[in-house]
Amino acid sequence: MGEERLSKKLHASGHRLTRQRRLVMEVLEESDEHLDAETLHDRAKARDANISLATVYRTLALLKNVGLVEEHRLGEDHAHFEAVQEDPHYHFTCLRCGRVIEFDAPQVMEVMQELRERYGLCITDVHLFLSGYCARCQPFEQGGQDED
Amino acid sequence: MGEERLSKKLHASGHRLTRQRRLVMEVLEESDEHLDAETLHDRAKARDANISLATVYRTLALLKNVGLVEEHRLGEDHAHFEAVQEDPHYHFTCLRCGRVIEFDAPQVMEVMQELRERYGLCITDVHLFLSGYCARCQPFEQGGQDED
DNA sequence: ATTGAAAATGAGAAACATTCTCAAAAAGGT
DNA sequence: ACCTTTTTGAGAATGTTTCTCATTTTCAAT
Repeated sequence: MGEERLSKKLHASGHRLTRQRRLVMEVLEESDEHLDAETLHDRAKARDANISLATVYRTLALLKNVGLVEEHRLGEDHAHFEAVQEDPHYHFTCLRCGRVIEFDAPQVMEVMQELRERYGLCITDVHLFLSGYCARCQPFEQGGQDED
Repeated sequence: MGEERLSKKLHASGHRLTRQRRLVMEVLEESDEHLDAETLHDRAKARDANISLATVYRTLALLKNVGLVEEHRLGEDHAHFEAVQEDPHYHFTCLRCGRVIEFDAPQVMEVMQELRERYGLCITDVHLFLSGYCARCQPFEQGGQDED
């Protein structure tokens, strides 16, 4: 799938295509969840037992720089990563069950346009992040039920 | 100012009003910047040399829980804190000079309403965070100029 | 005001995520 | 295949935030 795009982007930015970088990108693309570095490392180790956590972090930073990966802070103390999608989208996290809902919101584009006009900004990154309780978790609002 | 509100909120949630909690709240209210825990600790120490960093963190967590303080991730590896304001607002950070611009965006309310209707969510928190380059920093886009 | 139980604090240790260091290994142009 | 440069692995180091626990403080009831 993105094999070629990866190779292209890396070479264009003067970086080499390594087994580890291919692997990190693959794991990210195969998962539609938002993985944290450690989970990603675990999954990568299943296919390359020697890949190190440092390499995972380095690769994620690189892939982010070349625009193939996005980093999100979903209310936890660590980052989550996701292969860049076709169209922009934003996130809601349920504080109780941890479910993440992705959604689009064209209004955000308006907001960006207004900011550009009003402050002369050049915007490179947008994060809209909401949290609260999903429909299933509202009757309770706290306690110990986990994901699906 | 918020002395009474602090006392009220704390007692209502079964917590005590201590010298340290008053101090943390004061420092936050006197600053319109978004302080990180260490800066806040430094400023608090100027008035109570013994206040510990652990207490600052504990107090910030508590004040956040009772709705007096907001925590933001402004693209750095540590959190920033702010006394809750009258009306909601969002943030832009300049990646070069670090300037933070606050702005309102009524469109966000629309988005929330749509999400509530569509997914039955109960939303307790909203963060809209943009980054890029402010007007002053656009001619350069990288290098070493600092704040104002 | 005094007391006593429960909550909060200070100091440093611990936990956690992330970055750094550097010798050894791998990539890619020639 | 070779050589130069980049990348990697492993663990040490860093930075932020939380935990531990003995001591102190708060506050409701005396």
